[in-house]
Amino acid sequence: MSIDSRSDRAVYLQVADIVRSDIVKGRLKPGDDLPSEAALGQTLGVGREAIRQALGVLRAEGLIATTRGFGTRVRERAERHNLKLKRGDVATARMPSEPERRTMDLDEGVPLIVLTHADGSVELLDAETVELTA
Amino acid sequence: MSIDSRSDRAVYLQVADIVRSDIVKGRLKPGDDLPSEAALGQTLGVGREAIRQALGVLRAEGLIATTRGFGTRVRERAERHNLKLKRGDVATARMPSEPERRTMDLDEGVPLIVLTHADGSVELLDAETVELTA
DNA sequence: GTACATTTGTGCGTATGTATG
DNA sequence: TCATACATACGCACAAATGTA
Repeated sequence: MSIDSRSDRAVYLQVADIVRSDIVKGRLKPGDDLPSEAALGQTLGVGREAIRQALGVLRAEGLIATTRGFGTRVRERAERHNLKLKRGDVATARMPSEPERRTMDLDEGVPLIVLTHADGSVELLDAETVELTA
Repeated sequence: MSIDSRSDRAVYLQVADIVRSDIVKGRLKPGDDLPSEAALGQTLGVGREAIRQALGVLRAEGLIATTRGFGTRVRERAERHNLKLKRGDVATARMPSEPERRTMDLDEGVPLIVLTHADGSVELLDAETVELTA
């Protein structure tokens, strides 16, 4: 797999495709460190900007998480717990605002479950840790 | 509201806060066009990079959508339809991959609802257009 | 259809700041 | 203390898409 700078698909999306494939196919496993941005750029022969944009795409997909000064690693999947909807409960999903994300200590690319109860009260849940059933 | 480049909060996050506030408070309404990146940069006295990162944050939150060659506008909320979970259905939420997002023609910042039926079949739904009940 | 101005997308270079180990 | 690595921010240039004259 390599980069074609004359392709219709932008270079950074090709980079994202390659790394995503590595994750989905299991060549990179949850908890694994990715190479540094500089190393990735060297390996693939593209600039840092393209690498950073590619990693941004994968962060937004919830596949990786980056720690400043440390590096980027494949995100581990939290265990889900079951949540049984009660009568009158309504559940929707949306992305958190950036301040919400910080407050709830969520990684990028993780949606919220918004649970509105019959009495009008609202709960915000990390979508990655819950599954809903009737 | 203006930008303090010596603040702890990054310039682009301050820009995002300002524009988000304009949207949440209704100064910018669904369907409204935002000023161009250049105009925003002029108005706020910051470079294009900070503007583009700020808009990237708001896109990831599902608040705005950008069309190349045209501009950026406040997203309109689609109407939700109710989906009643059947016995054996399990619903989770996650972000689409970039190829999924293109295939399903979703804006950035819109999660997927993953509906797994009792027989093992899986449905992917635009999270913005559904609400789940028991 | 053509041409044009506007606007965003992409990519690179440079510099400095900050968190981690 | 120090090297490494990512974050932020500015600048520039050109490509590509849009809407309009």
